[in-house]
Amino acid sequence: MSIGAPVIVWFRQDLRLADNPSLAAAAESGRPVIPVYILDQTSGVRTPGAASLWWLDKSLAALGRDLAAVGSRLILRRGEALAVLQDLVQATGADAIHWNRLYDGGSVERDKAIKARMTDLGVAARSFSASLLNEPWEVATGAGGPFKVFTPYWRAARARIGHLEPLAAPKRLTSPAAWPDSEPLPAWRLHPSAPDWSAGFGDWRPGEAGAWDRLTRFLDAAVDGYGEARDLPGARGTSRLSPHLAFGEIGPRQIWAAAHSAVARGAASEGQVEAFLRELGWREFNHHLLFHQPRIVTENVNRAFDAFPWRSDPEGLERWRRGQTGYPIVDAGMRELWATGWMHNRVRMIVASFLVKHLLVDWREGEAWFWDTLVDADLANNVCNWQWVAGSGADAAPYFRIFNPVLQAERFDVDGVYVRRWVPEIANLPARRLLQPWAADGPTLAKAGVVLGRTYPAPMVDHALARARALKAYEELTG
DNA sequence: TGAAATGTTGGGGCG
DNA sequence: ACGCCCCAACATTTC
Repeated sequence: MSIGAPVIVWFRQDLRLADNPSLAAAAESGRPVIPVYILDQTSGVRTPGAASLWWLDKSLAALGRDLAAVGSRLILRRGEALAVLQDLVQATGADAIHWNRLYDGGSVERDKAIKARMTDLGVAARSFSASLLNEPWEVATGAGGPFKVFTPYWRAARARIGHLEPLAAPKRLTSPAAWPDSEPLPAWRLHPSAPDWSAGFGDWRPGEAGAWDRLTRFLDAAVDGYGEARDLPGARGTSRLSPHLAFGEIGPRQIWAAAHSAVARGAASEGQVEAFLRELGWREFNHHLLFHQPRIVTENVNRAFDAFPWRSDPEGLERWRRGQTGYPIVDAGMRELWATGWMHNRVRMIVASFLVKHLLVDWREGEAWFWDTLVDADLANNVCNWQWVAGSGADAAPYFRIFNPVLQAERFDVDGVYVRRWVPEIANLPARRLLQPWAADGPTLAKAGVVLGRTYPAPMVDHALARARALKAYEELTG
């Protein structure tokens, strides 16, 4: 029998072999498969930040190895996606292109244009669902519109999810008669150099195998304490799956199925697993919002916030970025982010609240910094969570909900383990002063080797004053 | 998936 | 013994 024309499988944010419908469909066709990753330079599609590029470098290497293990390879190209794909079609004689869907406005527009152009060329472009439990258009309110509030969204979305059987990875892929050119991965220089600030990223293992390792360890050991431990940044109570999810090294259907089977075999209680899966629900909800409101990426959902009196404060912004605000829990979070490419979720809320409400800096500035420094940077999650904290989002926290960084630290970092880990210069302070060094008396500071304003900054704003200022700014907004 | 201000209650010290 | 006051402790409301 004829092996037929090759199928191009275009990998994007789905860097895995298992439960990958676009790849599975290509493999089942029995035709030659050409796996491709394009470092896309299409305008309107946001380019990954520096930390994401670090991850991408390792993840692509892993995907290349995993493809080699099933007799295939990964073709690497740079450029505008449409142009690259046309070139590949011409070079290989492929008559079909498969991909898994993305949901941000720029990608949707790009993919639509590519599908139209390919159809004109007689190439079948097929898109699949791989990254979400529900497609954003499948979940609708009684009135038929998109949801704007999480709780009713999740109730409706959850009810649609039955028993899931994730797809197995293909065992063998057919090679084309001739492979198209591929660029060497090192030539992309995704790993930072001069300086290489990624020394602290060693805890991560990008790639599909690393993702499964995280998931199974979490389900075997940590998930049963999830409800309580997930909010404690000093504990390892969260799954840390976020970067793996962001790159699609593992998909939500696989996590869903594995979590339910952990309940079934008695390894975890139903309630704890529900709390964990609810976080997947937030991810779904954010993608739902992004799809239905693509402008959410740059514009306030609540347009009243267009008139918000944000302060221009480059110096303050820089102190926040570097973890030099003088509030230990804020500084600990920002330093964890810089050092490891990741920050505990509870602390993300605290530092975001601090930037937006204590410093009155536009949420887009914080969003941009997170985008550049997080290995798990995901457009939907990043943008929606920042708008949620700022109060400008759809189902946002009310603006008057202002975190007190000291109270938050006392509640969630009781023993100060987290702060001591990331702000070592104050680690010798006693517990009752560690989270607010400015309240310590002279002898206590001296004994701990702390000189406020020299070895550790004095608080850059007073909490009570900043709170009053933020409430006043909000008052201006509502009239 | 807050915090602070304000209001209420009830136990106990004390004249 | 009794009432007054103080002030935790908790509840409610306000931002």
